[in-house]
Amino acid sequence: MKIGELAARANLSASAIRYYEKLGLLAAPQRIGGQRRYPSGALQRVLLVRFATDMGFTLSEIKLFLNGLGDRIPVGPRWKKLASRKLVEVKQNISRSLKLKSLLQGLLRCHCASLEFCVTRLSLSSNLRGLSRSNR
Amino acid sequence: MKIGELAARANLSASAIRYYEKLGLLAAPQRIGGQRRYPSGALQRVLLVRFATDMGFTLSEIKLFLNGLGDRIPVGPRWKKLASRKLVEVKQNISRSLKLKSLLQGLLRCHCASLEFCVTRLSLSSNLRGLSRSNR
DNA sequence: CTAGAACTTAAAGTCAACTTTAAGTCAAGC
DNA sequence: GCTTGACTTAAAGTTGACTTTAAGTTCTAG
Repeated sequence: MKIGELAARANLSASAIRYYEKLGLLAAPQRIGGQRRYPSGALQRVLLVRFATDMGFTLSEIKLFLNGLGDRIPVGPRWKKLASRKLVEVKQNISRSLKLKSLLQGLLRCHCASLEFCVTRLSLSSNLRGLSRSNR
Repeated sequence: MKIGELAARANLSASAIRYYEKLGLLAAPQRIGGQRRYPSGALQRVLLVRFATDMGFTLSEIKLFLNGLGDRIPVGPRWKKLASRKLVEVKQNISRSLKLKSLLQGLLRCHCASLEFCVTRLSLSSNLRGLSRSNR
């Protein structure tokens, strides 16, 4: 499989595949005439990476549990640890977004002419506690 | 009020304040000996900008409804249009995050040794439809 | 009067996950 | 054999919201 086909099957670009290789997320494959030729297993690997990024893991986190060779902790526990940390992040994101949703709905129901007025009328500043931009 | 005090009161950095000024979100204040002196109203303005960014608006969106001078549409409707569009985004983010949450919980309950196995066992790929990285 | 904290500028750097560019090499079909 | 599309590289660009840097100026306390 050449890089274009792998990219098409994984639904991303060839340059993204090369990027994954450079980051060490994907093994450098055999070359024929300088061009990369992938075994079929490479697709699974790429899809796994895509899956993990969709789950909200960063590429460096993914690299950690894909090939943490010098690491003592086995892959299972290490993965679970990362996943439960990520779960906390996702939960925080959910409660933050729910708060934002009701704030936005309140603003949309409001008939104020100016936003400043709205913000004070709905006492939004108090609702904004803990709504830092840290997890955006 | 000098820039350091304004920054402290708004809980951001002096350089961020200068940045807002450069973007046109904050009026250039009077200067004394080359240094910025802010009227008390400037704090409210900065807080409004912070509020809006916390609501998920980008700084250029905020600039749009703060001083869209050449614009025909009055501020009220323009703001509501932006807000309802943002509400859609927030709702999408919520449903996406809820999906991620249950997926992560499923993975954590799973006793698979390898992640690849997990992913296929839980038929996660089908659960991932519509879970693109577009709105992260 | 002087030390040092706080201010000034423009320009460059940061983060993540890629994409784009430029200039070139290779493969496949006719 | 020639064209064309797919491939190769390294380096720079993208996005958003700032931060950092460097080199200089001003304010303030003692």
